[in-house]
Amino acid sequence: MASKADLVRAQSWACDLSDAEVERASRGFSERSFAAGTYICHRGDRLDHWTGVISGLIKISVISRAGKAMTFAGAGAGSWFGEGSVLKGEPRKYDVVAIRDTRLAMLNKTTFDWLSENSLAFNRFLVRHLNERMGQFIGTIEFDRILKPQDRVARSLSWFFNPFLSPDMAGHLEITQEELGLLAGVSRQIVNKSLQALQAQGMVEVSHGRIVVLDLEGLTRYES
DNA sequence: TCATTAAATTGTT
DNA sequence: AACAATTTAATGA
Repeated sequence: MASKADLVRAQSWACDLSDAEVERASRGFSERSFAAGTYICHRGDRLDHWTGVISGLIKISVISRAGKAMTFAGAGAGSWFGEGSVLKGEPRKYDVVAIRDTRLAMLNKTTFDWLSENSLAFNRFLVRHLNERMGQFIGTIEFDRILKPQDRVARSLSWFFNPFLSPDMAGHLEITQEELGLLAGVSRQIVNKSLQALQAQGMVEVSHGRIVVLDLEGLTRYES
């Protein structure tokens, strides 16, 4: 049976922490499970935890007043999010929904604050983490203005496999074409055609509810 | 374990 | 958006 300290040590932000820091982090560390389709938090909630995906898949989204669903980002195993709301002590600005059955790790605000005030290693991680995330969002601007639909599908897929932001992703993803469409901002039909094209080019392997990535580098810079 | 059915997802128009 | 085809999951013999 893995101890809580072992679970903490397995997280990407903990590998350079001292034993004392890991011990401190363990005390504010907990786990929760969510069934597919359930809300992890709603916009406006006060959720004072920094949150990481241990297994499964989540999306960060909103529903407009007109009822339109808008997905900003997806996150798979090893991905941590929500530091913005924790740092500022603000309510969540977005909904977080489990796409698949998901196990989450949570670090409470007290512990998060303690680490950011006392651990150099933790701060190094945070800076790198925020920088990597920023890079991804800069990419989405190019994405919106320049890229064609199938390029968007390819790059949306690649986001799940950023080795720094989602270090625990295996080489495959369990997601429906509809969900991928919401994330890429294209119709389900476009996703379907695009995946077939990407498969023909040997970059992915698609099966029912599952996509295997064969050429991550190619997807990341895909432009048809 | 196998057959039947319902539900989810994909493929096409 | 609608429809057909396919795959998976659940149920019960």
